[in-house]
Amino acid sequence: MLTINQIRDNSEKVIERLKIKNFDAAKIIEKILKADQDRRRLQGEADSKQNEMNTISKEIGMLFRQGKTGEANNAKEKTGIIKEEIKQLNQKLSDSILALDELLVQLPNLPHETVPTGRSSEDNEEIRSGGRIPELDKGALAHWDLAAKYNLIDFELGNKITGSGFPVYRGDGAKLQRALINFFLDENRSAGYEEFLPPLMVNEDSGFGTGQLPDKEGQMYHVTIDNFYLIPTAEVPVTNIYRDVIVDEDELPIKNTAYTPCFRREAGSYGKDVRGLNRLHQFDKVEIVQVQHPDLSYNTLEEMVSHVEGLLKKLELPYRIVKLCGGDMSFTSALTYDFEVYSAAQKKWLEVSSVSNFESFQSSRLKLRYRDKNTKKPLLAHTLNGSALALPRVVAALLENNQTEEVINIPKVLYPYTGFTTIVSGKK
RNA sequence: GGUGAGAUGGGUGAGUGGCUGAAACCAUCAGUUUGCUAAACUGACGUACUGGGUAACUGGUACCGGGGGUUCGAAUCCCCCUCUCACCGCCA
Repeated sequence: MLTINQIRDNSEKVIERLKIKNFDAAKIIEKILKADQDRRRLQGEADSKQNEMNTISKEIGMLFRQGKTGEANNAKEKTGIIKEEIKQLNQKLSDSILALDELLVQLPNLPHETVPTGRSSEDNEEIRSGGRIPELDKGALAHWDLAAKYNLIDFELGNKITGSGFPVYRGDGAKLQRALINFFLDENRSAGYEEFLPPLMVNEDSGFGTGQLPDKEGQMYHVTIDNFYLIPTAEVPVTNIYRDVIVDEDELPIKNTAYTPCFRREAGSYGKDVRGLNRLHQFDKVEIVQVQHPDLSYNTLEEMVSHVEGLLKKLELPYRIVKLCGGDMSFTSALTYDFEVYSAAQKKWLEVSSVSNFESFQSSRLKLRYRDKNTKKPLLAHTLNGSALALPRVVAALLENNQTEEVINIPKVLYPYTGFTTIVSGKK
């Protein structure tokens, strides 16, 4: 969330910036500034009243120790009213803090100054593209047909065991999945990321820390009996490692990677978008997360972008990178690059990664700070993350783009991981 | 699931109603001494909110797992919750 200090000092600028996200903040900001004033006033009143009380209490203690019981008891008499006043002031104070927080969490992150204006994905700015879009024969199959033909993924079986959106990978399909996970993790490690294998369920505090709660509550599976949430992305557990942490400036940047399954309810999604692997309730993803000094976070963002681009190049997939416009960006992001691969049989661009700088938006919720080398003061760090990569759509594109009439070719870089170079039908 | 013991600052750990925001030790940082390293000595060393000051700094308030209560006054007493450890039960 934006901090009150950010808003207090630059309220006009905040309103101006949020217009790029098509968010009219003027009214909320006005309320925030008012609530902030209330809070500070009440804080001052409550504090000085409490001070008065503390002073009297100390005197009473002194009197008792000196044996002046009568005077002490006299002093006690006076405390009743003050006590009541403190109680009321504190109640007002906590109400006003609550009111302020409620307003603050409604404000989205400020978009970076390079974010293009726009309403929807139509207005995103293509940064660059790479790879070659293959020319497929007329009879080319979409990945769900290929999955059936080569016995790689069984959607029906997943339906039976759980429900739609929970596919069963089998045979070479399962192996390909494992190969990709290992390939991504190895590449990330080579780039200096530490590997984590975190819990797949998180508590409420973690959900709040990365911004999933309270807004996106309906998007997560909730295990009510223990009040845990199934993670929608490894970002949640991996970023929450640093909740309530102050790191030394020297430790930055912190680079972490993790493979996890991801669980998303995708409430409200339906239609042809969800066919095959395009949109699932459970899918595999390898995530990269960085914690960085504010001055360097945009360099880091570019570094992460080229790292992810490198993965797509190695997989020989046709891709494009787009910078999201204000209207298409997430609530929490300051700047986001989306990566899309071309799935040649569906003739569609599919999003396989989203790399974002959140600046201090997550840190302020997480209370993630670094200690400034010179001033020794704790300051909010910047967090960034991205997929490297999300598997299902990569698999969809790999299958579709590399199909021939008899086989599906595996990209060379995966040979050591799959142990096979082509997928042929009939094989178990 | 049952029983018992715990949860204190970066760490170990003292503290059972007021003089404790918190001893001591370790770690860390700065300085002194010292051919270098080490050792020794001296000093500094939590966070948040808030008032004053350009600032160094300084006044106030809160925080000893979380929440509530008793009391003029709570790390300390009471209640609830969470977590940790040990033993038992169950179990991959």
